[in-house]
Amino acid sequence: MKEITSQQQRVLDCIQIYIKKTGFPPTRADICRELGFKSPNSAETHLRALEKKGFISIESGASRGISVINGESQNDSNEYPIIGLVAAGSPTLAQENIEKTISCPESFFDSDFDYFLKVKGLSMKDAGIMEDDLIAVKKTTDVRNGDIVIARMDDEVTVKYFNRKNSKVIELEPANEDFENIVVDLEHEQLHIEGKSVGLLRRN
Amino acid sequence: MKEITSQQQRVLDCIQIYIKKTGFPPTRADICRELGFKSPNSAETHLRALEKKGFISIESGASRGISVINGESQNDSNEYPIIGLVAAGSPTLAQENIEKTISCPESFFDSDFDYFLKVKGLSMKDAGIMEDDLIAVKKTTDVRNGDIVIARMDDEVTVKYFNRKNSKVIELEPANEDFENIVVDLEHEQLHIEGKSVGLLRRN
DNA sequence: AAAAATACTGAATATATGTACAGTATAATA
DNA sequence: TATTATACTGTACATATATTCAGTATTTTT
Repeated sequence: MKEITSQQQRVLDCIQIYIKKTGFPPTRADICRELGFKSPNSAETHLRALEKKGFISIESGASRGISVINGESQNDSNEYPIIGLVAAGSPTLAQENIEKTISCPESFFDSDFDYFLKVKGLSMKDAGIMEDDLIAVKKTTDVRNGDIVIARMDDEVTVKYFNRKNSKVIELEPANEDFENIVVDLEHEQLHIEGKSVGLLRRN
Repeated sequence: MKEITSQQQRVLDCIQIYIKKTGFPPTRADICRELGFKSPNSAETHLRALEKKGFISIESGASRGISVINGESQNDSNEYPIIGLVAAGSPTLAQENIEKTISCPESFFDSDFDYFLKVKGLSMKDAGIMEDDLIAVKKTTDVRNGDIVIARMDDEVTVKYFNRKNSKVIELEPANEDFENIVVDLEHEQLHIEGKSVGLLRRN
């Protein structure tokens, strides 16, 4: 296996993190979005280079037909990505927000989980969630009132208490007096539940 | 999670096997090919049923945007004991104080550590340390002002901010208005530093 | 010094793919 | 009994996506 360049490594990391988070590989356009390229061909050429060097395989003609060839611990690796919570901008996967990954047992929290989310701000301070804490996020839309959820409205991602008022209205409640409740009318606004918190990790 | 029908189970199996084999999820047409359906809508309706029942999630508009909600299990690495913070008695490794153990990598926190301490009370609430949180404790007496320490006076163990006033006086400061500072005069009282916090773990 | 690899932008296009619509039929449920 | 869920076939179409072609520029290798 030939040497990998730093840019190619970024692309490879991007692919692996994308798969870990979404469950399926990225398109050329997805890679461009994550890494800031402006032409799909930028991703294409990197992919071909990575294929040539044996890091990935590409199924010709198939959409998202990228498969990472990993000799190490490819299947159930215990590596979980840390994803930065950005107040605005592209939803949570921007490459520059990804710190690194954490190796950790799958049964580490009571429920299994998918990735760590790095917290910005103090809107959940009274729930004991502080800046730079890592929330263990389980990807699910099955959330209940009182759950701490990771919610996305347009391109803004927030962590809040989930509270369904009725079939049309959901309230996202902070745990900090200085912040206001967010009321979402599902008939006029879109709310996407990315997942819920199943644990927290803080490293001093 | 509702009951799954046998046909839906076949589709779910098909998806998982396809991912395992190729590294990416199948299209509707792929599922039809695998299971012998003749219309992509056969796959579509099954997918929607599986989504509705919570077995998969589907990213709208994205090709191969299927993600199986689930998780296998396996783990390795070291065992760390969880020790209850008891009002009387020091947090020793005495068998009777050990509630259970957690498997976790050695380099999990920035510093290495020795055991988990289960928190009682809310005296450190404003530091984001809540009841039943697990503090990763490194056994050491080398602590500095501002460190969160595990301190023992007589038989009482507490978690507080460490603040040395001078050679004879140490203040133990809670992070909660409802609690008072503890001033320790080393000439008249004994203070034993059991260790310091190097991280925190919370399991919802 | 020439060739090849790397690292991109930008535009164009064939096709791969999700998804809606129109049907048919049977079993389960209220 | 009416309604809903399950389980399909078949057609159609907008768009998501891979992929090619034409460039530019820098670095590395031969």
